[in-house]
Amino acid sequence: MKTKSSPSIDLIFRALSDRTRLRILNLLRTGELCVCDLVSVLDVPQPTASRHLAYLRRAGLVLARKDGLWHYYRLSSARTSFHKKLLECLAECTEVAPVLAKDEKCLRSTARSNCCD
Amino acid sequence: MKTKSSPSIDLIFRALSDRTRLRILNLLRTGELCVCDLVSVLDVPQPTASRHLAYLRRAGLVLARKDGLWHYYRLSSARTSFHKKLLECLAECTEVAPVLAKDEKCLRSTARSNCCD
DNA sequence: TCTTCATATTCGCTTAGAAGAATATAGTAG
DNA sequence: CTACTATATTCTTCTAAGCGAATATGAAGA
Repeated sequence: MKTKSSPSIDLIFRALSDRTRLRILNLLRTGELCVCDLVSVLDVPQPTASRHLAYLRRAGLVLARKDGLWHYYRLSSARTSFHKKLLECLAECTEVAPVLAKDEKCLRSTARSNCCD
Repeated sequence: MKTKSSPSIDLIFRALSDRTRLRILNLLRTGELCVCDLVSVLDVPQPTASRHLAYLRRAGLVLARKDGLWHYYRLSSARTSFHKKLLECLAECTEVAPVLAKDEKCLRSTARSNCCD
């Protein structure tokens, strides 16, 4: 069991400094998703998605919930105003990273029907 | 001369993912500072400060102005709402990184009198 | 020109972390 | 128990980038 000390701010920003993780966080803004949804939309190998999700968990940015075989991830809710601002910032990322809007579109259209749920 | 293509969002977040760079950005929130001010407050070797400043320049987060022997750095003004939110986020960092408040205090008290200006 | 001062860059070393491949775990069904 | 499915972890490279030390650049003054 890990002690739940709050992650350093460096770690949090580093979590956002990877394209794939940024895409994951952006997708999770729309709500809870399971790993296979993410794999499908991001079009990355499953272990890659899992590794990045683990990173995001360590940074305290996402929470996981198991339901049988599926693991659902969601954004963890902001307890500090820093965290709140960070989420607002994430919401603006689409403006500068077109791939994010594309992901959202992809999620709405295909992903949910190709996979679980 | 470098072409001024807007830096990737990854690069921007990575710029914030280093403790020293975060401290620099936070100090620059108070206004323009020269490198020696930063070196003094951060208590890091001068080349270290310069390297991080170069990184921040590449990420488009700071601008430099030369005045004789001194190079003054300031936060670049936000043109996108993403950038604006990012700066708001930076302003909240003190909440989760106590060292930042300490730096500000140090800047106000000693730095400006020990160095140039 | 020679020196000094503020700053920037380069070099060598070391480490974090990203990716693919393979494997492990855990839940479910038969 | 066995087999299958969803997810996680481990292993092995490989690259980005941090640091200290040394050096380079560029402006100002003697």
